[in-house]
Amino acid sequence: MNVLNVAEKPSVAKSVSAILSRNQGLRVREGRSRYNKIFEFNYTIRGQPCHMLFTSVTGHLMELEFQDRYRKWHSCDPADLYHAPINKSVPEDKKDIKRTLEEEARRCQWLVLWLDCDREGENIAFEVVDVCTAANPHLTIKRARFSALIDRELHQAVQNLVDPNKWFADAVDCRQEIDLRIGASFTRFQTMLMKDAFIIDTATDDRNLVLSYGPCQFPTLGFVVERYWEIQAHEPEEFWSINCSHRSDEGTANFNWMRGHLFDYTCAVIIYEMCIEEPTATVTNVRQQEKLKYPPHPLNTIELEKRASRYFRMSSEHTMKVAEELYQAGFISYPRTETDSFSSRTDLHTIVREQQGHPEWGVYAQRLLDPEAGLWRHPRGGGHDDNAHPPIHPTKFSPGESGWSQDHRKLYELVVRHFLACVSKPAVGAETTVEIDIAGELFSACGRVILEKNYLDVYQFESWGGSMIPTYTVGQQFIPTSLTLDSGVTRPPPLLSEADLLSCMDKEGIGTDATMHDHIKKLLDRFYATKDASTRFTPTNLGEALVMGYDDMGYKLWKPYLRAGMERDMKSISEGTKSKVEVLANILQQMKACFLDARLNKVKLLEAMAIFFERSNRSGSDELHATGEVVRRCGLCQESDMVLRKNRDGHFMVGCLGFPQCRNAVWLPGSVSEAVVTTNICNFCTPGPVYLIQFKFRQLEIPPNYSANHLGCIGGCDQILTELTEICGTGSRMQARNRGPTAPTSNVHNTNPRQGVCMNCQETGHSSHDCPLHSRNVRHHGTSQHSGEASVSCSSCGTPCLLRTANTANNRGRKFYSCQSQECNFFVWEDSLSNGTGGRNVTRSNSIPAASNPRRGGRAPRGRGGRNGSRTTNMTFVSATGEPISGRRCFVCGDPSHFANVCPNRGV
DNA sequence: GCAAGGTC
Repeated sequence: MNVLNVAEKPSVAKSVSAILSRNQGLRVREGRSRYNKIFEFNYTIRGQPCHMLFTSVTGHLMELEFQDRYRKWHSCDPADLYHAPINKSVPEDKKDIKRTLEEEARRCQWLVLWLDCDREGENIAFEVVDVCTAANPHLTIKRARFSALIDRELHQAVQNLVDPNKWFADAVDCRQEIDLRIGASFTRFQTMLMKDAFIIDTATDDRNLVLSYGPCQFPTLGFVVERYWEIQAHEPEEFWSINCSHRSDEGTANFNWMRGHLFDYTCAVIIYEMCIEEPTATVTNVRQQEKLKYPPHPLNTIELEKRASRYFRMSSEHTMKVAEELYQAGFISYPRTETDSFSSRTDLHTIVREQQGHPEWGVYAQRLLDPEAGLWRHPRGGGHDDNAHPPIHPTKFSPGESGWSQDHRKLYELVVRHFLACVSKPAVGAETTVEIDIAGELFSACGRVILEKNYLDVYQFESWGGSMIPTYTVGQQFIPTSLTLDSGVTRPPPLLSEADLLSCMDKEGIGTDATMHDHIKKLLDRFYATKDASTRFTPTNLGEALVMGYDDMGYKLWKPYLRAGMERDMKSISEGTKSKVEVLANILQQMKACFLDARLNKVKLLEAMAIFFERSNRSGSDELHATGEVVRRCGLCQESDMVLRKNRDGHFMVGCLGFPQCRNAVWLPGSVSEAVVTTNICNFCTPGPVYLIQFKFRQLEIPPNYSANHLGCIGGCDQILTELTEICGTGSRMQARNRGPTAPTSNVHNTNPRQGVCMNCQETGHSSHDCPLHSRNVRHHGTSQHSGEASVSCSSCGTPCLLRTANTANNRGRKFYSCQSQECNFFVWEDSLSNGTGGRNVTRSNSIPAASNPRRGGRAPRGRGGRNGSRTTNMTFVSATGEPISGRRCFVCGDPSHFANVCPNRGV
């Protein structure tokens, strides 16, 4: 009997053939496809002697496509793509594999499928069945189920052949069809909508620009944009903490306040003054513990990508390319695996033994194998298993090949060191924690001594810092060397790094381990996001506008929910609890409704895009370009007229006809229901003539003391119009962004210097920080705001600082600079720059000479240890500039006659 | 010119 065996990839065909034939009588011949060889050997299945022909495909053999009539973008309405007929067929570049299968199938009686044992593998199995049975309808179809390419497993699989699982294959058919229909319809719709309407200045040729939508790429973009918005919405808040250090002969211990930090300055100051009053520290607890730092789990694809990004700043896409090449050359195992635990049958020692000769880690490998060294430990698994591939590990020793690039070397080194680390004992450290009490406040310091480095000796990508602190005993008392009240401001989270992005995708089930890097690369290719040198992602204007547009519609198409829901349905199909037909009909119906609704609301997308991009003249139907009644000559460009217009959403504005070259515009109150230009001319505004406008306001939207009818002037003289603009707001787009749970709540967003006009109200003639609407919002929201351009550079990292205004109880209106860098905490009060007391970690501590303290003698002892009435201290209190501070004053009001805790102004 | 999933 002739048996045709088909694997998912050439490497599996080769391995299985070698194992089943035990390399006895194994022959190889070429197939029609260059990569997919045919192996031949004899084998006995359940007593029946068989001649085995073993070949392979390369992943999916077929592709899903719309029928020809629907392929051209303008051939149909994109909404038709939800029901347009589709074909599954073998594409041109797979035709030679198809021919091999057909030819071999004709000679065989049985077809045994050796595809990977996951849903995609099962689907590929049915593609192979379709091709083979078309050539030979009499074939008996069987499936081999195996979970690893190991002797026993494979012999068992071939002796216990089963039927292929149609449910698994159905789930994939369903996913493919949904992805195609949704992706094609939304991509065509949004590309055709935007490309002609705006001047989208990306690096690519305009004609090649595609604004793609996909159920994986869009949620990936969503993660990037969401984090970006979170950063923009962040409002820095000051906090205060008390820190204590103690220097002795043995060294210095830095004690942290166990309260962490307080946001209330007065409260922090009062506690601080209590500590200054009775500064003697008493050691209350000394704890010693052994701590272990464990090596990482065995390496799977996502971890490989994350670690290569973190350690070498290699992109996930490049990592997979290099890993694939190392795999093809036989140096590492299959790089696309979810598995992060080794099977108990894997011979780990042999893999280590091969590495003994390496000049850098060979000695470590020898130590691992030496039972006396006691370094070996069976690796801990991370609980993931794809039942097809082992964790990524070295398969062949190499001291470095001549053809390798630096990246090949680095990645091979990572795989080897990671493997050696996995089978090593954890690092051991001894940690000492000392707690002290100063005037009832608790502080703690921690020191660590590393006792055994173990796996850290070989895994140099990780470190475990050691720090020494002096020896303390419970009950011991000392006077701190310094006791300071330090300030800081809260910082926004950093932009997402590539490793963060992979984690988000992994957690939400976006993409598979083999495709995640593709989706990330797609964001860059489509100009939706950029990546900086430290692998952090920022959305581009295009990326942000698209997400903003769909968000404004109320659709969460950029969130992972859609994919997660689909994934649940696919699971139900593969378990047989739902049918493919049922799920397809349901999802496609929902998505078509969503598509049609999105198209009805396309104005939201256009508005979001208009925030970032200039309108293009190619778009003739845009009512923003419709000519309105002339109000006056434009004072800015002095070339065009300014005309009265009504926006799509019903708001009125007076804009320059020279748009987009001239962006001069006056936005009118949102409460205007009608506006007509009259022939009356303003007597005050110049250059004239400025025609007056007859306004009608919606009565319910204006205060009762204003009239609903008003003959007004937009030239600047009209107080009533100004007031109503302040009260009601305008139809300006940027105003509309400050709402909703995902929209930034801060006007920080509005200081985005992307345009030449005020980002707050879109008017020209001022910038956002002196925008009249802006100051109104400051008062209204009571939040800290960006309030100026950078004029100070950070003394820590050199990045320009932003000047901001604090709005906390004690520092309302006070200006401070904070570093723009995500990594830096630099903060300084503006006024301290002139009086020389500033700097981050401003030392607000004062010395307490007894003579200068008018209240000292009058206070009763507080009964805690360490206080004896006389205060000779070796504490030093200095300003940040290093000058000794003398004298005392209340921190709340500055009065030298009392302390803050009894200040009459406390709490004001 | 469109998706996402396999793979060389």
